[in-house]
Amino acid sequence: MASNSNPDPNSTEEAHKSLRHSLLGPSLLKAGQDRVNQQKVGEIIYNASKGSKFFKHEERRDEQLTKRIEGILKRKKELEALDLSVYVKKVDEQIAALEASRDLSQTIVHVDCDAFYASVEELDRPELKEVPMAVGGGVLTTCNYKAREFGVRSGMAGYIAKQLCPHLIFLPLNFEKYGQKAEEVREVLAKYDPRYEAGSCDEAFLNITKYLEEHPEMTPDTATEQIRAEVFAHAKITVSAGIAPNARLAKIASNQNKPNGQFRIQPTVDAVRTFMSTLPVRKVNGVGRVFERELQAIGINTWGDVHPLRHLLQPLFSEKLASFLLNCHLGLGRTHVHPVDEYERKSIGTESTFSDLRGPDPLRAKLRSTAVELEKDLANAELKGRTVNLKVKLHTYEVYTRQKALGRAICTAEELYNAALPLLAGLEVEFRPLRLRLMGLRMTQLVDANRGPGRLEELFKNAGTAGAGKRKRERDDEGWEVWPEEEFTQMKAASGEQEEDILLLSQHEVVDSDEEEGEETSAAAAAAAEVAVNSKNANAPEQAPEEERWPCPICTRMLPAEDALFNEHVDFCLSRETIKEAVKGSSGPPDPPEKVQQHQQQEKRPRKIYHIPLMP
DNA sequence: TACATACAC
DNA sequence: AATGGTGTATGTA
Repeated sequence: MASNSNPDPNSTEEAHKSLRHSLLGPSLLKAGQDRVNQQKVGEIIYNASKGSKFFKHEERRDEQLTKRIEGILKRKKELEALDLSVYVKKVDEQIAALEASRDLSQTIVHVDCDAFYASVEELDRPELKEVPMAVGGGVLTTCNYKAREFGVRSGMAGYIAKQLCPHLIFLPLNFEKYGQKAEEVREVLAKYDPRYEAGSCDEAFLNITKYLEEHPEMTPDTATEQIRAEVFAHAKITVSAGIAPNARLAKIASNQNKPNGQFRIQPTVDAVRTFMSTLPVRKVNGVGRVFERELQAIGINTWGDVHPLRHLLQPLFSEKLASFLLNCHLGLGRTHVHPVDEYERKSIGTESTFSDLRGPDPLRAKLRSTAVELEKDLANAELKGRTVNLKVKLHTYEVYTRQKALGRAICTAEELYNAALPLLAGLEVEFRPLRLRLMGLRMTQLVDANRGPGRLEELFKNAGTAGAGKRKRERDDEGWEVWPEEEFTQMKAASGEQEEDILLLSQHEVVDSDEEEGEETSAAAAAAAEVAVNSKNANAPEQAPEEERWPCPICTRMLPAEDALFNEHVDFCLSRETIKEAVKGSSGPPDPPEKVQQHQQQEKRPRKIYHIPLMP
């Protein structure tokens, strides 16, 4: 680009400083990445990413965050001009109350497997211990410590890892294997605390207070050493552990001497507060890349830095956030642990990434296969849901969600598809042409599948017995960690289903006058045809009509080709439960609204003529 | 309730 | 050329 508006490349580089840091990834401080040349790694990642859609998206986000931070700084400046003694007094009272509630009586241990998947793979192939190795494909799930020396990290794109470490060995995921191994680890943990709390497959909290009482010859340190030794003897993998008077500190401590080490934070106010005073904010669970930057901007780098600014937290952040910051500063955290199956699940969903998907039929095929997946998961969990949530990621990486509360709980693929299709159709109207790299469906407002239909169940929800939606995690442990199948198989499956769906849709042939945007128009048409099966008046002549009219993508009614009217009608169709009516086979869509509502949405939407042929 | 964002793992 | 899936919490309107 000769006409670069920015003649000095260094100023761009300067502006990208925070972006570079962000690109280093979420597991920067938490992966035990000391003695890696982060400068150099950052350079490689930056250059390897530059120009990609992903990079551009990150760039936009970084700019947005920069703006937000400017706002925070401005508010901070305004605040500092005021008399803040009231705030100081109030927050000091709050701190005193928190301090009074401090409980140092419990001994909590956090056990964390070292590079878990990679370690399990090394058991089968010990020669891999000597070389850099990663598990996962397009994005790395984890990698061994040899690989970490190169700056390779979990969550990193595979091709970037390869640039950092050309000899990196990639292994595919093998969930059954990891699941078995996790079970072996847990067998040991249960002996020390039968009510241990398994966070995910490779970590758990234990409360060993009782165990220590029953074994007075042991100290927290020796007990933990014994746990780790026993895990190694039994499962042949190494774990790290943190010992502390609460879960938050234990979690941080377990990272302190990784791998294969342990660390204790003594249960005294002094020890705890001293430990926190120099601890980087990012080390605490809940502080990620974004919050770290915000805190750093106002001068909080370590938890000790909170104190001089304590009176600004409340006015600068939300109540909850301010309280969170104070709790961290003081080194407070929960002192109880319990099995996870005592939690109530709040949502269940599935999503998948694919390469640039567009066009009505492929998008519908994907929606259908997603619905089928969700149906399986719902059946397994014995759940139904009363709200559907459609998530899409555009090819630009922008994420949008659209949700709809249904009158009743649903669980079949058919119901899910029908409920979500209008949401998809709405997005197609909003973003024409709709090009996706991800689609997901999620159900919320869960109810027990075995518990009577829909809403009535709510009346009994608190009336006794095991609460609805309270599920044991039996085979859920298989679902274990995180990174499921490769996109590869995904795409294959999708194209298979696609054929099916195209067949299904082929009855509504779509004729379009414009080759370039044929897909979008047919998208809307297909949505319309599919939803409003029984709709009358849905058909237009096969030639372009003289008076331009567009069909509503929801109810298929032909409407005057005028943006305001058209949009208003679409909004109406989307907002009311017209879809349900149409599908149920009522005589037709309701009339458009008489009232004119103001909508800021979509005046940018282009105009297209749809020709919807007669139904067979 | 609807939607977005941040986060963990 | 190329950057994941599942679930939670929270803020805002």
